[in-house]
Amino acid sequence: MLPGPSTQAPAQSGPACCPYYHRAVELIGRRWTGAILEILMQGGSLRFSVIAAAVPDLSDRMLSDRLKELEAHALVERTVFPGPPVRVQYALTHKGQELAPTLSELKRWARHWLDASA
Amino acid sequence: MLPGPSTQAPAQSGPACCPYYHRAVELIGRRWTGAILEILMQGGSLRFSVIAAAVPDLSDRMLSDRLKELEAHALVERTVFPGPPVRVQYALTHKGQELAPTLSELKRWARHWLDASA
DNA sequence: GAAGTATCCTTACAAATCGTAAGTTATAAG
DNA sequence: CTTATAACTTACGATTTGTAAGGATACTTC
Repeated sequence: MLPGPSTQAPAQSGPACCPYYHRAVELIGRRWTGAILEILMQGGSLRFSVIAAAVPDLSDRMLSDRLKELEAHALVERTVFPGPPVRVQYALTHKGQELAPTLSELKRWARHWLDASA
Repeated sequence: MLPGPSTQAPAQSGPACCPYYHRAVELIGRRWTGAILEILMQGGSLRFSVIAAAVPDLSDRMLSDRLKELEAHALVERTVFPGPPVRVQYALTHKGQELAPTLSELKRWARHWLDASA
């Protein structure tokens, strides 16, 4: 018998993927979404242009798309102040704020492990 | 004076985005990567086909790409057992395992807030 | 000894997503 | 009447992803 893993088919029902977790990671993992959430965690209620300025290389189009998604999933609340120029503020809902520990943990990991590496 | 946010340009230097965190969320937020990491957190050392079976709708091509990325970033270690059929095992490195608290927090959030919603 | 099987990838091409740059709206100031 | 502003849209090319098929290899079955 050679060393190494079994050559048999894996026992029926190995590890499985939690569907709630999977939906979550695909939602907040979309491009730019993580950064936008981080910014909103810091200031209470921020204007479109403030968020755009806080995230380098984030275009208007992407910011607009991502905020729409976050609003659709009830992570962010949108308030319009009529203008013109119209001003719009975005703030995290309770649901959104509850992501703080996750973001915090990830930030800790990132600072430790991504510090001097590519 | 009308109610609402300032009409002035935002004070210079509002909130800012942590570059380490940003790199981290864009890395583990790539499509399927979060799910693959979750599976690897469960079993110690898993074969390609076992991971593929654990994540619904994940194709060979994507799994191959993502594992290559994770290996390049030193989150995952790859071991080949010559065949044929050749067998390959993937396991988290220490750096990868240190993501456990983050994933755990996110999973908690997901189960609480994504339970009965779309 | 020809054919089938198992495993881990590749390749090719269509579809979806993203990046970049320019355009839109509406009013008040000058 | 022209300009300025904030928050979006739109258009289009570039990148990423989904889908399906193919490939390499040697052991096992017929």
